[in-house]
Amino acid sequence: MRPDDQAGMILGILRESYPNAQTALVHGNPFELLVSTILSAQCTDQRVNVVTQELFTRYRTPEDFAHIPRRVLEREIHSTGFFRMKAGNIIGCARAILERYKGEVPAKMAELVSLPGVGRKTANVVLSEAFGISEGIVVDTHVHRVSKRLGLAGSDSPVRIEEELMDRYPRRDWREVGTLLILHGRAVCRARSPQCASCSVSHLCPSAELYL
DNA sequence: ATCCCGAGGG
DNA sequence: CCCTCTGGAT
Repeated sequence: MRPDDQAGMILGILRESYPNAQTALVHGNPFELLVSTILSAQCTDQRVNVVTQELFTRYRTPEDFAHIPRRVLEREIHSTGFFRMKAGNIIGCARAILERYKGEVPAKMAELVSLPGVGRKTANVVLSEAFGISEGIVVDTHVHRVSKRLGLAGSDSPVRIEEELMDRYPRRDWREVGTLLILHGRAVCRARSPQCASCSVSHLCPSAELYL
């Protein structure tokens, strides 16, 4: 296919820049991905992976996590920040999944966002990466920043940005759009000093600081 | 709008 | 020092 629109061309180029784009959060099952995604709030995925590499050797299932004393889990995830809230939410998720969903992570948006500490962003990560379900597009701090810079979205609220992206891309690309914009935001279109000179889509970017 | 919270980079 | 990192609840 030869996309002739701005959004399509950007996706096509990013697709070549980042082959096999998928979440950088290391996980072995849907529940591990849920835990990793909760831990990833305001924290680098690299640090999350360091913490979970150790954590998941001791606990892997909702049953395991539901019985961890809060103080113990707080200590294990301390370096990811927001550790009290995250520990409470992770244990709360584990117990809710045990009691309400027979120990299986639910594969529905409404049920996922009913879990403590799980919003639309986290739910979209789990739905798309663990279950292959594209109900929406992941809008995190990277997607927020990059889509605005590229002119793919003009809003400030995550929900509206998600709607704008969903309107621009076919559903089959939703998962890829999220992961590609995250990867590009982390590697090139950084918050502090964007690397416009080495950006593969700078020629399509209204915000690019062109100097070459 | 504010709070939760640590770690790394510039 | 200040800013940022795959947010969510109040």
